[in-house]
Amino acid sequence: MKNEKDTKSKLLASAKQEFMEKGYMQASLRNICKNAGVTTGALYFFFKDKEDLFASLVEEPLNTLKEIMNSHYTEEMEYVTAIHQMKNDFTDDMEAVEELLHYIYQHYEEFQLVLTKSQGSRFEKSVDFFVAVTEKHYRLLTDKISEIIKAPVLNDYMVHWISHMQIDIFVHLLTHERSEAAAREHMILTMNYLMNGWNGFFVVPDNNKE
Amino acid sequence: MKNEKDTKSKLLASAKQEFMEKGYMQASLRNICKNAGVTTGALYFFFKDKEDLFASLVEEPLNTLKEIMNSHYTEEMEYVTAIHQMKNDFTDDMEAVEELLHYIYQHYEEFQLVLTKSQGSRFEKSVDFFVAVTEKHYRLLTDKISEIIKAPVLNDYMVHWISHMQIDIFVHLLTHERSEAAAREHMILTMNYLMNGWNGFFVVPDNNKE
Amino acid sequence: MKNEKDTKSKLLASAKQEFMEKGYMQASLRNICKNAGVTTGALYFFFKDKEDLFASLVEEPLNTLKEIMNSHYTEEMEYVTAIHQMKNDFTDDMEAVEELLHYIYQHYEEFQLVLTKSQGSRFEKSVDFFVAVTEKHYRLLTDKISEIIKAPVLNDYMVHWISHMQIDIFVHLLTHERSEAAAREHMILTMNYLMNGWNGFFVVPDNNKE
Amino acid sequence: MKNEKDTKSKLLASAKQEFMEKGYMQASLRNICKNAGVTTGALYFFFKDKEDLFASLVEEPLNTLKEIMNSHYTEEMEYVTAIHQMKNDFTDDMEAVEELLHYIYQHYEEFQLVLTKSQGSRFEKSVDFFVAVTEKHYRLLTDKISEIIKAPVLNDYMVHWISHMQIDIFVHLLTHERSEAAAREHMILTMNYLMNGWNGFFVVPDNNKE
DNA sequence: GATGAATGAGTGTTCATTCAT
DNA sequence: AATGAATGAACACTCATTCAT
Repeated sequence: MKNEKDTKSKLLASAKQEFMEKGYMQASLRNICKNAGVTTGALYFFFKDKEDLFASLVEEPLNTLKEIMNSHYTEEMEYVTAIHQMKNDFTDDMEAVEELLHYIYQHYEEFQLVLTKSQGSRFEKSVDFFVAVTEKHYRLLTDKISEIIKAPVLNDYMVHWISHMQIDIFVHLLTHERSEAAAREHMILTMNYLMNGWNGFFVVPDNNKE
Repeated sequence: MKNEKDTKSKLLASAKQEFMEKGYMQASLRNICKNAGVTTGALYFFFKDKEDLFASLVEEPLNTLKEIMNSHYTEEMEYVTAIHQMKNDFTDDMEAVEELLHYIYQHYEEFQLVLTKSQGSRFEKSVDFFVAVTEKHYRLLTDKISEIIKAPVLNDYMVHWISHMQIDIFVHLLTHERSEAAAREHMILTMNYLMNGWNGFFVVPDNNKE
Repeated sequence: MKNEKDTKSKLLASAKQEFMEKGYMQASLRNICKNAGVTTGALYFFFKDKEDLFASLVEEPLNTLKEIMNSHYTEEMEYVTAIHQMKNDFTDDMEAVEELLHYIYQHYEEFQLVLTKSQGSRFEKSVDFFVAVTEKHYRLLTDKISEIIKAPVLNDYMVHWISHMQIDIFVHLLTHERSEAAAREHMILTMNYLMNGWNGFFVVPDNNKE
Repeated sequence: MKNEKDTKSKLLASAKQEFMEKGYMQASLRNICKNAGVTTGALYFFFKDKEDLFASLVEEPLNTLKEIMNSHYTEEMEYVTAIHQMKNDFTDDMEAVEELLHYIYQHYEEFQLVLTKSQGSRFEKSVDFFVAVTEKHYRLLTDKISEIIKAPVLNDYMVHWISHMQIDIFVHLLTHERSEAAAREHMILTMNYLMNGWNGFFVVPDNNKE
């Protein structure tokens, strides 16, 4: 009974290391088993195939993150719709972002796997998924705002790109900064930077011509 | 004689397609040859090995791009150093960026290969290379500007991230927009967006409080 | 369970045959597997690579032979040093040589492999190794004898050549005489022959001028 | 016309080097051509195939050596038959051997090729051939001598081994001593050594007890 | 005389996966 | 629950050789 968990978790640990080092495609099941001190057959007792092994590492945190993100976006849309007014207090936003960041950093390696080492598996489009979700949100949001301020909307590409950038910030931190505290500070600065860009699109048109 | 160019270019075309579809690592030389209607030996008459085949597709445009970028950065630094004043006319910048964009779009597929399909080859760090060059440039530039306006500099992470963003814009266009004309318009908007962020860091402190 | 030994020993038998026929370099693993009635993958379950397969056949007997030889030489040197006198009874020598011969003939094919079919593997210098060990021994021995009989020593080339010849006798038997009994008789004659040559060098100087 | 010879001799020189370094089997025609600065097609204009290329290097000296050896053996047999008496003057022998040695050293590399690097070609049995010729000679010679001195003959193995030894002396020199002068001195010593052994078999029974 | 192009079978090796025990 | 054995297709790459030009 203790062996059972042992073998499975030894395999998961070994797999995590191997996937981290070589990425999904280049990872060798042979190697994973060898480093776990276990035979190939054992692996196939616990996992259906290579992809299932990878999924066992990343699927749960990934789904949780999706939910966190969804609920955050839902909330924001409700807020904007309710007050029918543009936000100028971003405190809530920052809180939401920090919650995301915190969750990601609690599963640091898993998210690195899913976001940067999953090429070849069914998770290879995960970043695209998050971008797509974010894009849908921003599409709604900007339309709402445009309606409110009676100014032209961002075009589709810009909405997409801004969403991409938003997600990319997380990916970039994940690959460049191991400390959560440091990551949060970087995040604040980049968000600030992007806020300036964002605001520029809605209110600052005159700004340039000064 | 007519076969000469034929076979080699058939191989290059077939290789381009295969690398595009599967990426460097997963591409099969067998497959490339089969699709080119040629035996494996023929490939090895024209190319030293798999990497040489890939390099034959991307190396030249890549090097040219490096040169274009370098000369652009050199010019900009000379300008800023000379006038000892912050630029507020970005016309030259836009021209330079458009030159880059134009070159990239003339070798659309090659740059997609080198920037997004080169994992496993010696070109896998090409994006990082461009980011590093840009980062070095921005480091110098922001130091210069800080000195001029007597305001604090951007920290290292921000300089790195902005550089990353700058390069990522090109990579993103390359993977999302086939038309050069459309890409140019997207580019202008994104640059504008980032410019707002950038300016916010140097002069906007007062701006925000208006 | 019964298959376990079967496949591995079928592979070893098939490998022995193939290496015997074609030598290490020219031997084909595909062929070895085919003749063993097994797939290539099976071979790589039991052996790391081609060299490991070859080593599995020859390494152990080779090392044992090295030890036998070393202990024989050590003994002989101790004897000569102790009695400070030239041997004129070669009974012990013959016994030692016969022990060697016996061991070699118990692993007849393995030694043929290592001594005459190992070109291209890490065992290709095995003959040289035995010659070198023998040479070192004879160098010491002749120096000792020269000191005792106060006559000039053999020069380096002769010591090397005699050592080479000594080893070559075994190699020659191995490739020309399958029966151990016959080999022993040949060995006695050749040793006798060489003894005459050897003695000629130490005591017979006057002999020639008669 | 000068190019003609040029190309062919460049190829031969390059081939000699390659065969020397890697042996017949492992030598690469590709490589030979590349080092000669010539294409593969050119090689096949001058030489039928790999073996023909090798033969072009070694066949002539090899045949000449066979003739020299034959005529030497024929002479010796005629002498022994004529005088019906055992030789005790080996001056002629030494002269013959030195002639052989001289010829070999004038074609040093070619004989190294044929005697030690020809495995895989039709010349791989050249050493065996020389041994066989020598063996046949010694068989006749010892029979003759036995008849004269009325003592028992050497057995077949010994005749073979002595012949092998005789030839091996040349092969050994060829691989261990580049200078002809030095080789000759070594040769004299080794011949002396073997002579003692040889004489021991016919007349020395008494000799030892003097 | 010699080139440049091409063949096609061959090499050792690795892979994810399966399955009887 | 896990092992040890085995599969068979795939991999990048090398080879001696051929031949139209």
